[in-house]
Amino acid sequence: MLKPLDPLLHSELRLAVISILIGVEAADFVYLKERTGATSGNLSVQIDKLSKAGYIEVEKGFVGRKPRTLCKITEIGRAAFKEYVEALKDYINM
Amino acid sequence: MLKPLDPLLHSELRLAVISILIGVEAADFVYLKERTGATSGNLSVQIDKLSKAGYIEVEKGFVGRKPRTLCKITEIGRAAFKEYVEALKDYINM
DNA sequence: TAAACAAGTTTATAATATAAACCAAATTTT
DNA sequence: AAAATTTGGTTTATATTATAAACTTGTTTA
Repeated sequence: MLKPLDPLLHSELRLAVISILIGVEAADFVYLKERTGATSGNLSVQIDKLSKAGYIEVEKGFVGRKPRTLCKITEIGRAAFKEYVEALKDYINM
Repeated sequence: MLKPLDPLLHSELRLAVISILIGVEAADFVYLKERTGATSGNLSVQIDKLSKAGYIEVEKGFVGRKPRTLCKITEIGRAAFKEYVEALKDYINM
């Protein structure tokens, strides 16, 4: 039978965020917002969920005087993403 | 930027149903229920949504004395699935 | 110094998924 | 043959989720 899909990753915006973070060392809030086209509110909420699940690490600081929220994928996040993709393949016949 | 994912297909159960229907001529309610592990209520609702969107065709009839709900993917459904998979690939880096 | 902007967060709302409760007909059990 | 159970679903209620709108705090800019 088909494996269940990790509900944390089976969400358009969260999946987009993880997908971007997989490919880079780190990315900040502004960059993620631009790349995903999400609203700030939505992005903020989803980043929080990923962070609380331990899928990403969030570091809030300043660059000059501007606040900056830097996101980085964790090993846990990487593993979860890999598993999600594997499970998903059975759904999309790959 | 990432393409939006068809919300009708970006749902675990509906995706599972379509995924199964892609591979067969037709499948009935009981078979889909068994293959997906879904509850009757959930499956009923999701079949309805796919049907109303024109992604599948549903034929309710009897086989002998037992009711049978037969589902079949449509061309529209096939196309939507294909597009969904293409869009999804950008999310899972394929 | 007031208005506009940047970078977020919090809260409210609308949509969604899901299961629980229900129903009618057929079958099985006692 | 009446009662209980099963089959094949549908309808309704609930809990979760995604999302946007409203708000906050500090910073430029006019």
